[in-house]
Amino acid sequence: MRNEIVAYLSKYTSISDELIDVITKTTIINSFKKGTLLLKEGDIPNESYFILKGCIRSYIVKEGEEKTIDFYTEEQAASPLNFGKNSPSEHYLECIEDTTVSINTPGHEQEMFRKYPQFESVCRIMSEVMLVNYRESLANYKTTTPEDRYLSLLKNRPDLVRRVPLYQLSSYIGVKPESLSRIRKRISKK
Amino acid sequence: MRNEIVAYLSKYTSISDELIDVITKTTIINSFKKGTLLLKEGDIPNESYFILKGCIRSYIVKEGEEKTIDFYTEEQAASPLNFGKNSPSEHYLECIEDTTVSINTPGHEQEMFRKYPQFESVCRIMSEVMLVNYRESLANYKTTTPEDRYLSLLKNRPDLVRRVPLYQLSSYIGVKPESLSRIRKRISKK
DNA sequence: GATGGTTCTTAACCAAAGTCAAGAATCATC
DNA sequence: GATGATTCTTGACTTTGGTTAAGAACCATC
Repeated sequence: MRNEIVAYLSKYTSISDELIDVITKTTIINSFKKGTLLLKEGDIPNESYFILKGCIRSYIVKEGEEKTIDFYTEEQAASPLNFGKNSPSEHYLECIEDTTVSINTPGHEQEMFRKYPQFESVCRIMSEVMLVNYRESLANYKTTTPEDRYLSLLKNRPDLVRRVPLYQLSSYIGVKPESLSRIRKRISKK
Repeated sequence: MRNEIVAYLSKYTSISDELIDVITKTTIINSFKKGTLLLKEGDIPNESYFILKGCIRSYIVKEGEEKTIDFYTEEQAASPLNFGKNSPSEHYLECIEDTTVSINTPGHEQEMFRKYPQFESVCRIMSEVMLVNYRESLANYKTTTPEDRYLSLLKNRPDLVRRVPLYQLSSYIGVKPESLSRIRKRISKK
């Protein structure tokens, strides 16, 4: 189980045996039931999660409605936006399936940076990769229609379409549930 | 001029005098005329830019239309999405005003990481800050209407609304120029 | 201040998403 | 397999944005 984290980090840069050893030994693994809220609006976040199994949804509540920001699945990091910032969260993190994660805290991270400079390098690279991913997501979202986005979900994350209820998917692609229903109908006619 | 970069980096973490000195001495400053394309679709990007003065627009061309992804102004970094990746760019970087920037290359960055470990720490922190900013932008874009976005532009970046032509602004907030025109009209009636 | 070019606004019409409301399908649980 | 709750679909109507096309406003330059 723990080796999955090392495998994930190794994708981006080579890691010394010593660091692999430390990461393996200090990693905290935890499992949560479907429906568990790992973070609520107003909470001060002090944990970030690396998903080993399951699915976490990030959403905000605006005008009484849940708006899904993102879904995180196996091999992805679900980190509160203001992780380590000591300010209250504006969003929620919910396990939408039974989920197993490794947990990271700001304190643990700082200690690792201090003791193992290579860990800082690993995190810089990861952070840069994630930065590019988010910039691409934003560019992509801005240049597509809801229908485009649903079709690309079907293509690139078909598991999500099966795993996630429509009302959560619809806000993820930027429409109301009724509209996603109509988009589905339109597509099936083509 | 060069001190602005050090001042910018110092906002996020304290920097040793030695590193300040090196950054100041090795920084390449360059100025470009309004209209200059710093990066074109298909180019292999090998420079990233930190804006000292002016404005750079990032856009892609899709179905014959320019879609503005982002505007970068003073104190912001305009970095190609695949900077240092050796793959062709999908987007353009255009100076939409006379612009002065400091230029960074992958080679220079690698050398700095090697020689000055603290530089890696500085870059990790900056990268994390930018990551949070992009995640917030994406979350924000997903949960607002074009009208919301125009109002928030007026509030948060009024300079842009003055500096940038409507057809570039409109694709930035996700509509056609005609629609932004209508949005303006709607707003003025309220 | 006339000329031409770019940028912006307006109008008429069409397509897509929002709203409201009803009802069908699905699922869990007893 | 009946019950109730949740989730999904459909329909009628409204609002908003896209499309096409025309012309107004603004600018630069001669």
